Amino acid sequence: MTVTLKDVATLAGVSVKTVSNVVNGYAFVKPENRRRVEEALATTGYRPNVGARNLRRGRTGFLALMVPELSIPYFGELAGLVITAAQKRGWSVLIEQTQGTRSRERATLASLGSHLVDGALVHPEALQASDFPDLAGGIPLVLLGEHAVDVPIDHVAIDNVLAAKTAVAHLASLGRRRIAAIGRNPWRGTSEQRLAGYRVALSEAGLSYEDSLVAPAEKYHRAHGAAAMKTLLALPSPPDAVFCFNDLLAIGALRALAEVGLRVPEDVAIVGFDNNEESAFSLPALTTIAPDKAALAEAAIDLVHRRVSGSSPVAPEDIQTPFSLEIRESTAGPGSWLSIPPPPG
Amino acid sequence: MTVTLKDVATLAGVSVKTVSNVVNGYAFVKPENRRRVEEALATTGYRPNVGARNLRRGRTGFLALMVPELSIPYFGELAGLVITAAQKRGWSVLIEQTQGTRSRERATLASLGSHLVDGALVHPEALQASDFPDLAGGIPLVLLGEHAVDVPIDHVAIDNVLAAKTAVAHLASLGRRRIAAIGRNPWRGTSEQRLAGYRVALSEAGLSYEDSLVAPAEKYHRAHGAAAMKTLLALPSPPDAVFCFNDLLAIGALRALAEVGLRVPEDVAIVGFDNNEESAFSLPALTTIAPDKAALAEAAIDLVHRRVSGSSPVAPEDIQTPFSLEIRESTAGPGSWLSIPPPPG
DNA sequence: GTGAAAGCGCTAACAG
DNA sequence: CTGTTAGCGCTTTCAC
Repeated sequence: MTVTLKDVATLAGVSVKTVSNVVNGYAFVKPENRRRVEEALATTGYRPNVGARNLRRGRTGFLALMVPELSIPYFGELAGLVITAAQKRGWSVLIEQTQGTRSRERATLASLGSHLVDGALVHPEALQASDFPDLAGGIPLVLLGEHAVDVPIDHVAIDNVLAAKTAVAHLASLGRRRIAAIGRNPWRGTSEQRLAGYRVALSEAGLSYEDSLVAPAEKYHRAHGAAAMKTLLALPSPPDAVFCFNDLLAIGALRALAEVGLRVPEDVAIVGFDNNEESAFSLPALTTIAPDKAALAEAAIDLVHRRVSGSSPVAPEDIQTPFSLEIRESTAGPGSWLSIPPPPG
Repeated sequence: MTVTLKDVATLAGVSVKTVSNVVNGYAFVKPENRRRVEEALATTGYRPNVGARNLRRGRTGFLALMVPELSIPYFGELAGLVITAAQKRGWSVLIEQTQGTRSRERATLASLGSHLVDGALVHPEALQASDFPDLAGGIPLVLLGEHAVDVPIDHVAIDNVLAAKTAVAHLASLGRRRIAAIGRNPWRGTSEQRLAGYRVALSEAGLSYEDSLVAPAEKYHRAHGAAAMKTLLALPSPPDAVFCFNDLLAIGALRALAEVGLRVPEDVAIVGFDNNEESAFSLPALTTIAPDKAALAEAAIDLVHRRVSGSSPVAPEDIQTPFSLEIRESTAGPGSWLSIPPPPG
């Protein structure tokens, strides 16, 4: 049924070592033997058993990627890039979804210790610092995105405070005076950081911070953005601009505004965060903070790779990847409505 | 460094067999021994080596999922569901991206033979029938979605012809007479099937088929939908309704329409296909064919599971999972603009 | 009930 | 250059 190295060796009339050499591309094999082995390989249809190989080599060839949910555009896009980056290093990626709950995040982290992955990229949502100590069985971990916890583990993300500040400064530069925010959530590290950036930009623009202008969001989904926008609109003095902590919230806000007949950006300008692919096509197209997701994926893979192959225990690294402000119709006015992204390829 | 069964056995003063029995929950172990083993397990922090276990057991515990791109919402959503369904059966999922190219699809299929997965869910885009013969090394395969090829392999999908017919019939029932389509593409099985359903609905509504009303789309992305919509609008007699072969194309069409100042659905009604999460929030919200993706994922996992554990070679199955027509603003008129999906949870 | 030993398929010394 | 041999960590007959 399943053909092994030994079978091939017997058929070719050589030892397993020789077959192994051929299979692994070892240079010095007598041409005559090589020919016979290759023939046997072909006729038997031999396929190496990667599991056995890895057991022997002490590595698994797998990497885990822990994210809340693949159906969230940001994570779908990120996962795709991680898989591509990992592939270049010979890794296959195993994806674990946690729904952003602490218990599932803990469970996932614990399961990582079972020697089935060489390392893991972890995008926590609710994990606490106390959850980390050797929970992952000592395999190399890289933390992705902003996190509330402070643990000595490799980490890669964009500068969230600066990014949020950039977004809000853009709104202020447009002459907006009542700039709201959507996405306050004490459980999320990102929320704290983006809120901090928001406040900095406000004060630099000479605007005062007003607590009622910061709407909470339990989750960062479209529906929550719409609901939050509605509460903002019900304020005695509603905002003329809103910084949403991610694009999904912004898309929801766009919809809530359309439903009450307010125009974007004329009445209310909107800025998002993440630059999901869909945000370039919303009506109006969304101005947003665009993290370089590919750079983030590459940096993370590079980091695990160094940990896995590196012997010297160096201090945890904290890498910041670039971002940019993508200005589109939701803050730029109707003039740009003529610009449609050209079909790629 | 890494603690093995043997280490635990030594510490507990028993044999590896006994430890193995405890670890695997074998019932008949002398209480005294069980206690000592559990203690040793705890103090050493033993984690089973899943790879070794699987090598011995002859299974890997992994499943592969082959899709074009995770950044495409449909596949992100589907992958999330597949991972969840696979987990219930004790499988971890390995995701392979092919970008929809035949060469990468072939390569992925070939790599499946390396004994690292117990089975695979394959969503082909460009694969030919000739690519299949034992390319996957004889592991159980389940084909996902519609495919042009006719191979004797398990298959699960919705009834594409019927779904397309349903969508177009809905448009016709609204009184639309010039119903166009976007997404013609001879390389895609889905395209052929949806086109067939489109034609059936047209003739049943007493409308004649017109070749110029079927716009091609090289890829099914938003930008291609926008471009196709523009060519349709340039027709001497433009359409008053469009059936888009997926939601992404429809979102693009919505944008192209907005740019020239046409109203949806008053001037042109739009129907999509896939029911991406974003489609419930577009402006206007998109009427679309909603496949039951969770049912699809469950059915596929169930099928591989039966193949993997089943010994009797039964004939390939062809399972059809349910779908529905989700009627929203893009065909329902502005009346429903007040209905916003409530925040989940 | 539990120990000893074989071996899953492969790679890596180590001889020759 | 190539054969022999010893495991990687685990499960599993087969005795005791």
